[in-house]
Amino acid sequence: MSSSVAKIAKEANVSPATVYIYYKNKEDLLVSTFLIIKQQLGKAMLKDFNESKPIRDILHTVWVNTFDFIVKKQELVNYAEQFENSPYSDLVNKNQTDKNFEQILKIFKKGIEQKIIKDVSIDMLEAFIYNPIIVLTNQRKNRNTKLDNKTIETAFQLAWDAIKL
Amino acid sequence: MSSSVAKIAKEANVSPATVYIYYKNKEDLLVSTFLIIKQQLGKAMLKDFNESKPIRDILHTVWVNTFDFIVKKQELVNYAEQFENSPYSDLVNKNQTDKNFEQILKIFKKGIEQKIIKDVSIDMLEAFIYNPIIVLTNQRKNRNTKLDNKTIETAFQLAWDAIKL
Amino acid sequence: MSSSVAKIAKEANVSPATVYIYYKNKEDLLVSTFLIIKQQLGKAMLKDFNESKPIRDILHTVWVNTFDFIVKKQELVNYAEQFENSPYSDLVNKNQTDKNFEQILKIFKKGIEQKIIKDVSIDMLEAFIYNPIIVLTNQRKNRNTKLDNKTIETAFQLAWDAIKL
Amino acid sequence: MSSSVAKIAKEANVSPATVYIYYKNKEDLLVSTFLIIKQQLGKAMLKDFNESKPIRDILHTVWVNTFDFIVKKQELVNYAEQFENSPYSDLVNKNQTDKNFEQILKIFKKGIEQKIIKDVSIDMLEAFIYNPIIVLTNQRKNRNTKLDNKTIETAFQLAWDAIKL
DNA sequence: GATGAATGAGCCTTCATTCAT
DNA sequence: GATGAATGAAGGCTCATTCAT
Repeated sequence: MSSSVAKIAKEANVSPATVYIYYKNKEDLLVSTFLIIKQQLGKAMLKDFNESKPIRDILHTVWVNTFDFIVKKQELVNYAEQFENSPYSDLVNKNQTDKNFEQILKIFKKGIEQKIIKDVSIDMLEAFIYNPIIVLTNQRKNRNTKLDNKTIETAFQLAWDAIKL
Repeated sequence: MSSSVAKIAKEANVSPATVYIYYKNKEDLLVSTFLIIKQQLGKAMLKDFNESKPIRDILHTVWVNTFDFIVKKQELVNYAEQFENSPYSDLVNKNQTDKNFEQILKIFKKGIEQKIIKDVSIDMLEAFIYNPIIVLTNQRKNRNTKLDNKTIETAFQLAWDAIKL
Repeated sequence: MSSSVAKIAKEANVSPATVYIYYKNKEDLLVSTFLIIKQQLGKAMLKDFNESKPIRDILHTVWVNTFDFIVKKQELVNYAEQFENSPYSDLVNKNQTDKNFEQILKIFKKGIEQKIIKDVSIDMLEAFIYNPIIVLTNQRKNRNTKLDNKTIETAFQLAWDAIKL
Repeated sequence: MSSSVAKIAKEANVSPATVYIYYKNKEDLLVSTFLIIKQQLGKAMLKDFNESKPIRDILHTVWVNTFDFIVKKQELVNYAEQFENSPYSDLVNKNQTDKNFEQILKIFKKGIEQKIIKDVSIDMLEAFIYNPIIVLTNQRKNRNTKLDNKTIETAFQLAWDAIKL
């Protein structure tokens, strides 16, 4: 976002002009990269996905997968977060990214139907499930809490307590 | 962040050069502004603060105050959020802003001692208390959930369920 | 047109950035300059203008004035001609420049009414009166014919023979 | 001139690199193209050329041929004109193009000898014979006068009146 | 204090040209 | 011959910052 095309190109060991062979302009570069990261995240979250398990277990697996992805691919996630907080994010149709998380949405809806999860909007569930992960893994916002397994489990406990009926 | 000094100066009806009489450079201007907003937020959160009330009630009051401030001063909060997600935020010592929220921190600690709140790090409590507010009020991240009183109360219920023992 | 803003700025002994204080963009710079030149030309052509003289004499005076201006201000005229042959000229409303030559147009119309000048379109009159001057003074198109007084008088003779009835 | 090599290559359905097999560089490409157009024009002007006819008739035929060519091959003529008004034209030796019009030059000289045409320089004759055609057919300089047969005949009348003795 | 004017540095982008295949 | 991929150089433009007044 704030990085210049020249810097991005340098990091990739190519000339700035080369970037414009593969992307129409800076906007295109940033958006395309963001979409790919979101896709990767969606895929990673669904690792060991087993719809037949109890909802709490499914969400727990997704939770752990998400932490895993974010820790291993911190740079990508940092980028995605910055992108979402920049004006460029207006260029992305939310549907484009939502489709990567459809299956997880379904679980939420099922949980609500079965009176396991509170009957609140998806946005709100996200605010208490997905977003705390982002915050806890964000090096700018969290400088003290170490991300060991125990912490991750504790965090899941809070998240689950928040949304469970 | 992305706004130019010229535009900022114009909005204040002064010459760009004048800005440099009051601030050392753009960085200084941005940081100072951020600190002031954080201070205002801290003050607003403490409206009707009454340490003698039950912890849940105190946090509820803080919660409502926070929503109130964010809705009424959206521009300021937008700025603060953008700032925190920009490289400029590295220039701010976290202690500088934390002092605006000391009293609230104390409540958390008291709640933990009294076994009312889960014994987790402050960062984690923040991730489930403060951050959901930010997300729900963020127009980019939340486009569907309306912020009426009922929603705010529901959200508090989730937050409280997350952190309470 | 083909000259870069940097080169233009250098010729004026200023930084390229300075240009943008006075002109909105390159387009604005080029168009504004062109309009000023056209205005100067229009004014120069009307020197010693005396509507009461015979039409041939009036046009002769205009003719000489025009040659004079073009020879003395060759650079400006070169610029104007290049401008008119560039895509930038589409940005200029023809009415904007025509008003500089209104009085001369009137003479043409009067000449036609009085059956002194052939009854043809203004465009065609221009093609035989104004344009030959441009061609003869253009260093690229005319390398052999010297522009002494005798030549100028001869050229006027041809021009007049072309348009007179 | 302002078109990029990439675009020119695309229009010819070849790779930009291929252009450099046939032409040394862009300059070479532009100049070569210009010379070919001038050659075509020269050839077209001489259609039905019959040296034994009266001079006025010969020039009339040339005149009509020229209009014909310009109208039918507007794109080529536009290109040639743009080229002649660009710095690239300095790279063309005038003799290179003049040879395409030698026979017409001869007619002029003969007309002068026979005291049918005014004894003025070839440049000046061109300024009143060839150039008005260019101006009248130029869409930027002439927006009102329609180029029907009658107009073309009228224009020839002016041109002939200009140069005839 | 305040500011109008000026600018060096940097940004996004295009383009003529090269070269390995 | 032909080309896809790559790039150095340059172009138009913006901006944080300075400084004489």
